[in-house]
Amino acid sequence: MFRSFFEQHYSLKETTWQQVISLFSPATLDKNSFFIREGEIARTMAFLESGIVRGFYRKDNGEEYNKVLFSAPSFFGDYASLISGRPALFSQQALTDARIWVADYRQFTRLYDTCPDLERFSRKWAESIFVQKEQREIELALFDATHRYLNFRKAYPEAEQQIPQYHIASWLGISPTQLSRIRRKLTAS
Amino acid sequence: MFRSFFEQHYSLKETTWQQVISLFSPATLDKNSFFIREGEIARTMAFLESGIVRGFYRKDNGEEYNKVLFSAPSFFGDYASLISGRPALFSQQALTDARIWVADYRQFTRLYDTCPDLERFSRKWAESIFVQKEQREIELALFDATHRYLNFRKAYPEAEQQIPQYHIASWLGISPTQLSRIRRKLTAS
DNA sequence: GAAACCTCTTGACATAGGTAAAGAAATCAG
DNA sequence: CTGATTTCTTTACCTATGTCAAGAGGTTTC
Repeated sequence: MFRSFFEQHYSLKETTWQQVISLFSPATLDKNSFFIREGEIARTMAFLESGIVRGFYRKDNGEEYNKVLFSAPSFFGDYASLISGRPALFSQQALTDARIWVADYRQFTRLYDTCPDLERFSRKWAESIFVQKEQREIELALFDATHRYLNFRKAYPEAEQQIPQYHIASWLGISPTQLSRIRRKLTAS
Repeated sequence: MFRSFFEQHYSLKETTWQQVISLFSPATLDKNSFFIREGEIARTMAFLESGIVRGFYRKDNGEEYNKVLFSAPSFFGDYASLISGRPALFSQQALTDARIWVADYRQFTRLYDTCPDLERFSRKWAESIFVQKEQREIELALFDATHRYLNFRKAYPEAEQQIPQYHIASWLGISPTQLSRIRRKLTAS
């Protein structure tokens, strides 16, 4: 199962793992269905076993910005809402049919008191998603859209075939028009 | 001292706090001096008691991008390098004379084994800096430069007087020229 | 106080990227 | 298979912002 992925930053004791895994139950997310909608308070964390999920923000004018793409295998969920207990600023939606594992976040955090290794795990986990965010920040700040698109193709080689280009464009922070222009230039050369 | 700031996310036991505080020693950072330089491996974390520190990245062409501004009171240090043990991608430099408190990060993390409350503290801390990063990400993605500048003035009301505009422009992700144009438009209206 | 330096503003010009609209191509539903 | 829908490309035009260079104020230094 997803144990090796789960423990990539820190290995849990067997007894802790058993308790953790018992919190997760399998589920499916049909294409276009939502895992969480903006305004809801996140209660569950999830593991994406197959498929692609986007996290997006809807601007005042109705336009959407794809803040994050999750491509299996990956954890997902609105961490900010889980952590803070405040309503989600983002929605998360499946872009393909997806198989997932879902767990209640409160039940998970309740284990911290009896399983210090799980708290350590979560510290390392939080540290690592912070570092990831920092890397995305650098990308957006320092590279132009062409460069980001090439990076995207390396990072998500399969995703490009599976989701519409306008979602990719949105994640890159550009319009579909501009992505099309970039693609034309790249194939021309 | 900085206890109330330190404990804003989670309160430590008295004995833990005593051990933590004993790791910190006072120091000063003169204007323009570096706390850490790109390429070094970060060993220390710090608390900024007064002054302003920037974290910046130097591009291939020598240009600099101010990734983060720390304005007292604030913790700072290259978390990514501390966490990963890898060389820093960024430098951190005082933009004004600064008073700081410095602690060895390894000594700090060594306390986790005997002080589970400190590990919890650090989990919450890591979670909160993740959420902060997410907010900065939203700002850069969704707001235009004028809007970001206005937010900056709210968030760092004193900083604007103390540091050159080109540092602010860099943090906003625009050129000094463009910031100047934005300022002109704002005063005109 | 003059020279040197630093910072900010301004103007001229170039470019990446936005918007809107139309048509082409691909995909889906019956 | 056919019509409807979705997605992608292209064109035309516009705007925010970049680069470069010049100049105006300030500050610092000797």
